[in-house]
Amino acid sequence: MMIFDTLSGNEKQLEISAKVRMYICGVTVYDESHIGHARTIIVFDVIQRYLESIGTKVEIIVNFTDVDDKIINRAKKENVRSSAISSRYIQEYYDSFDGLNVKRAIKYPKATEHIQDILDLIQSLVNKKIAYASKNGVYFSVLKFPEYGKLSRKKVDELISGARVEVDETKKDPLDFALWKFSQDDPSWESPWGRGRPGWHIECSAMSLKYLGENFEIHGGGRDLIFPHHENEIAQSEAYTSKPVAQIWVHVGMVTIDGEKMSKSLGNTITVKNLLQNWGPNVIRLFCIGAHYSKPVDYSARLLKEHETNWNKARLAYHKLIQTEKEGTEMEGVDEKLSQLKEEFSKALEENLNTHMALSVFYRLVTFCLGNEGYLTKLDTQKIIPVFEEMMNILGLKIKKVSEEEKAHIKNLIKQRNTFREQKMYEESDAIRDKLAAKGIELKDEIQKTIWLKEEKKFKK
RNA sequence: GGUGAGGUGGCAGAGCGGUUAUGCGUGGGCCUGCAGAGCCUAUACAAGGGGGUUCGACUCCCUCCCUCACCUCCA
Repeated sequence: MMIFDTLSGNEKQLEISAKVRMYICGVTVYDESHIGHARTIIVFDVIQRYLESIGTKVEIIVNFTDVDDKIINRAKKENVRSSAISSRYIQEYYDSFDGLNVKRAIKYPKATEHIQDILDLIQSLVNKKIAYASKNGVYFSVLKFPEYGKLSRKKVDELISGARVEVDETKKDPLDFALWKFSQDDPSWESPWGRGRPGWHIECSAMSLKYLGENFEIHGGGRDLIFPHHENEIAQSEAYTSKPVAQIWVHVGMVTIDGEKMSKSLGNTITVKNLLQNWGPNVIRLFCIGAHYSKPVDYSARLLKEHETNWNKARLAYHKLIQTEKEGTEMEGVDEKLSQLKEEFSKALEENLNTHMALSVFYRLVTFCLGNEGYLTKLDTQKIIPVFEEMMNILGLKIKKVSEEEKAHIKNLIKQRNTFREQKMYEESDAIRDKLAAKGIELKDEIQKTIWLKEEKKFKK
């Protein structure tokens, strides 16, 4: 699979040995997750699902940054401990992303649970004289790492002259960033240099090294993390190991709203929780993979609506497939069609995760099913359904299963209802329709038959 | 100012040096107890402006204009 690597600026072949290890920078848990976070996580979820579909083992680590000024400020405001804030939003995170049908990572390490690993790493950098203790904390000496700026393509002298860097007399160089900040407040820990808490970037270096080792396959996150977060992470980790952190650095484009970046600091966020209630997981996922991951996507209700229209069509096609009872021989050309679509689907994902292209292939399958509905026999649908399900699975789309027992029950009620309809006993027939609707089964009458659809379950909390 | 990405039809959004993207929307038809959906069919000067390379460019090169992101916390 080819993936664009931010560090080299080229697409690179993902070298798959025994497994693919991915470290994704998750969220700082001081507020609810929004659609921007969702996009990033879902992009990597699709990478995982695709790789697994071709038999590759994938290990994903997603971290929680649970020590941060914003968490502390929020805790002060609410007059609770910092851990109360972070655990609340960690739970929210799980609820949101489970709701989005995102596969769980093998581990969600928290900064606060890796203080010793962080201190060990800092100690080693201090020993190497790459880091130094000062009045306010322990700092990474950027000038000691000559490759600093290689990820974000920034020149050290330009960064300095940019003058945006804070003036801090206690640092040797304005660009130096904190590995450890001295503080007595909650939360804080003892360290050889003084009580305090870790700086922002060091936890990712410590935890990725701990769980994935040196030079793992993919390191990812949102585009906005390129600088300074990932740049600093590279500096810390590589100064320590002298090896590249990862083979491929993948960065996901921003979600914008009215053309402007959505971010917590701008206050224009749309939370996952809110979207799940209004649109359900599949539509949100379609939004997240509807454009190429490297580009920004502009959020709008109109766009969501469009994805919902498409998704409803896919759902209908799927329900029709599983309700096909037509006997007879196979329709001509089905095998060819399926193998062609399968191939195009994989090819799209192989080429830098072109999910939009993959999606268009999926919709072609949908259109094929709906357009040939009258011709497809049960034998055909038995071949189509696995392909349909495989594509949905890779994209993380999901249609609720209905038990055989329930199917038989529905079928029976439909039969009863159609008898009433034949006799023009519409009150009785409508009553059956209402009864099923109350159970989340929607009926659609067609010329020869009646199709049922399982309603999308929206997120309830 | 620096760095990076990008400007495609009413909208969303891909690929590709010469052939229909795909979808939404829109028009017409079919179907229809109601409801909903679907099917068929039609529909898009498409390429930010200006040069150039080429037999031929949306696709390559140059230039200008514009947008966005990052350069401070941010997925």
